[in-house]
Amino acid sequence: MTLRNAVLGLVAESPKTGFDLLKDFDVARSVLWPAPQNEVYRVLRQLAEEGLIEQTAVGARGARTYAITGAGREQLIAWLREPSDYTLRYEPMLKGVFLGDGDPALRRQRAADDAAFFKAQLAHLERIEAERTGPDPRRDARRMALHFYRAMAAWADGVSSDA
Amino acid sequence: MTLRNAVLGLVAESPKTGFDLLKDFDVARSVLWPAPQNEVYRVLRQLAEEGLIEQTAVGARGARTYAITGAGREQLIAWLREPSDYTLRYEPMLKGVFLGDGDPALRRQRAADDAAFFKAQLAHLERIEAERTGPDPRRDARRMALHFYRAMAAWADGVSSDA
DNA sequence: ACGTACATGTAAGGAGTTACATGATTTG
DNA sequence: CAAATCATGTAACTCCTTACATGTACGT
Repeated sequence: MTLRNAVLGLVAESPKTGFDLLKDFDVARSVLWPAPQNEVYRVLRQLAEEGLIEQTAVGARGARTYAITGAGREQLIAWLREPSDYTLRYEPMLKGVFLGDGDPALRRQRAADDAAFFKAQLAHLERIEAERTGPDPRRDARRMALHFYRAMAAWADGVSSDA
Repeated sequence: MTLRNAVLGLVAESPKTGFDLLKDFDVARSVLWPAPQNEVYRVLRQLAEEGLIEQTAVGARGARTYAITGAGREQLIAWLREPSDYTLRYEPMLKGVFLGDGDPALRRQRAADDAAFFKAQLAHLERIEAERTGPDPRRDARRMALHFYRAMAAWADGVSSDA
């Protein structure tokens, strides 16, 4: 139930519509994964039903703006307070498990593709970091992503330049 | 559908029963996440139905051993060949997105917990790495995990020792 | 014979994916 | 007024999660 918490957290930052959230969930611009449009609206309805967020306005084109409630903020903090689920499911890593057996050319190809992706992400994040000014509540997450992609790039380069 | 590929890959390494696979999916011992018992057997039935694996023996206690077929190996290689899904969903990183806003003490507490976990994982993987001898088909994946946890630990330490 | 490890199954519900569908406003 | 963008919805399906249930073999 991690999309649920993501939505709750994003609404806590400032009141938002489902459509606003969909932009936040665009990978290219942030650390978040792309959430299915569908799910975002379902989760909003669910959170509203549970009283964790509430609809504060209906704008043009039927846009429903939701804001977090007191109960919602409590629940968000409770989630932040509890130990994280450290389960990692990452396809490039899973492929790594099996690439050791097979064709070395395939293994190098995969590592090369991975390296290209990781470096592009790194460049993207570094550009954002450089362009930013003023206070930045997302700093931790972006730093974490920077560490992550830097490590992945180093790994991929290691595989490439290996017998 | 990544559990599916994980099972296919593991069966490709050597013929296995569902019970064998469950041990492979134990997090502590590898890079893989813990798969629900339930799902493993469902996926096995599904793969068998599609002809990607086949039942080669029935042992004691009704243990069904499955081996990969030609079609299965083709599909596995096809999957390894195609570009990975780089979508990352990692709870500690998601929390990082929201911890910037709130209570600094909570932020540091979270980073401290994270650091402890990451370092324990690192120590575990390093011990495995040190104890290993002979050829190692899982080397890439373990190296990747080492890079990953090292980066995460460095990030968490950074948060801790920060204004 | 008793407990433990082996080995699989079923059921119910929640979450995610993909595709399609609909209507309202703004912009040119 | 046509096209693009805004804004949400429905449906069908697959996958994942949690809990419970069942039976077989092995060691002592």
